[in-house]
Amino acid sequence: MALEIPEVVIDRLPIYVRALTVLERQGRDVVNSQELGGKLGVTPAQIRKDLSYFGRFGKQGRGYNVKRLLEELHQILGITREWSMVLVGVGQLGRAILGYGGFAPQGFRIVGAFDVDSEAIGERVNGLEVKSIDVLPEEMRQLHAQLGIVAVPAASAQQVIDMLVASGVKAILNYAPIAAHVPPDVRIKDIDPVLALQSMTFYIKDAGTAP
Amino acid sequence: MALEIPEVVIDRLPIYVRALTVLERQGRDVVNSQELGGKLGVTPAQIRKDLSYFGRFGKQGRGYNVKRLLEELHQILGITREWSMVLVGVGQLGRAILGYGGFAPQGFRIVGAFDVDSEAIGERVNGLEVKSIDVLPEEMRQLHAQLGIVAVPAASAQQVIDMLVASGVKAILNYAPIAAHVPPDVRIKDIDPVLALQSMTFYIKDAGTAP
DNA sequence: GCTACATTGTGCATGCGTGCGCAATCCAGA
DNA sequence: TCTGGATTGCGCACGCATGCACAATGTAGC
Repeated sequence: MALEIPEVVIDRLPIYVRALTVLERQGRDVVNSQELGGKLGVTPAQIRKDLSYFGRFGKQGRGYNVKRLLEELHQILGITREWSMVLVGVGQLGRAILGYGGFAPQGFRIVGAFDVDSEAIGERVNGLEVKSIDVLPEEMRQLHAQLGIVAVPAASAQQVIDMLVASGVKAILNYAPIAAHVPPDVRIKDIDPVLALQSMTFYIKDAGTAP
Repeated sequence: MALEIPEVVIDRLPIYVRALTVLERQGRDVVNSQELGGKLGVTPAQIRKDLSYFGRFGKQGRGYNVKRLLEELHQILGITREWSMVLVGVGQLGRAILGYGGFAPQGFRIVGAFDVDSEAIGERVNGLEVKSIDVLPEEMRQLHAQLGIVAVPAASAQQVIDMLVASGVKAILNYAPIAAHVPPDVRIKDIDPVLALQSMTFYIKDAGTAP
């Protein structure tokens, strides 16, 4: 009954989590939608509406209990548990991803790393042995990773994504600069800083020329 | 007169550019909205509507001239010229950004790197000398960078962003996990893989448990 | 040069997300 | 226990993005 929740709403929940985590760490017990909205650049009404899709977590006249709301959002997003991820592509970008310290504290763990390059295969990066892409399917049976990270060149990205999907991965974080095709039951999100830059230059392209 | 163009439209233009660039490299002369849409997961009508905000670039009965449309989009987005960027934060992430080969081919050049850490200051990374954040304002007068990249810890990100804005930067690519505040004439885009992961787990959190 | 066909450009309707406004409700203090 | 003040939850209306459908128009082939 509750699965007509707009995707934009789901995309906002993690930023609520992020802000609430800071508040919790600061020892704050309660926060209202106005203050939270101010921090995030979101209207208070938006926040209340978003949360109302999932239940009634606030108290009139007071606001939201930080700890309680945080727990609810963790539950909703499915981030109470740990998630296992496999990385494909251990080039410069892939190594940076393996070294990135931001995943683990949020419960996302990279449990496998794969590449085609025979130079990289066998190497240990961040305590993880890089394996051949050829053994991905069989390795996946042991690893049970639900998430995949793609950090290969554009030319081979779709092929790699197909392999991940065939191996049972249900969500993909794609760093390759392509618009990939996946089955409807598989989620994919793209990370492409160049696209972000190119859309921003539109707005600033004729600033600074005139005095 | 034409500045009521929805931001979503602007955000789509770079992916059109990306797809058209591939087609051009393949030697394709003409493409129609249906084929382009198929590649990108966008409806043909959407593409035609988006482009119609800026002019009439197609030919009925034929489609769009790849080279011509690509040039038009470059013009529209302001990516005919080179853009200079400064990076703040030369930690693990910052070094990866400096080493990333995807910016230069698209005309985005990092011309300055700054940090607070005295260990990093003076070091050369990718042919660029890391300077103290303290000299950012004066260095900026020489560099004339219009774009800033923020790769510092969350705790100092807002402060760094304020400095960049004060130094004349008009657009910021923010890798720090915060919702930053900037003046209305400054653009900012966030890159946060954790947010992407957390929104995807919502959809897959109870898949795979049932047989 | 004419005809048949394909594809664009766009007015219009649909649907969806956003934000307003208020009633419901909870807390704090006396 | 009662009253004043504050904030949530939500119905509703507005506005905007999306996609349809068709007229306009260009192309290719004969």
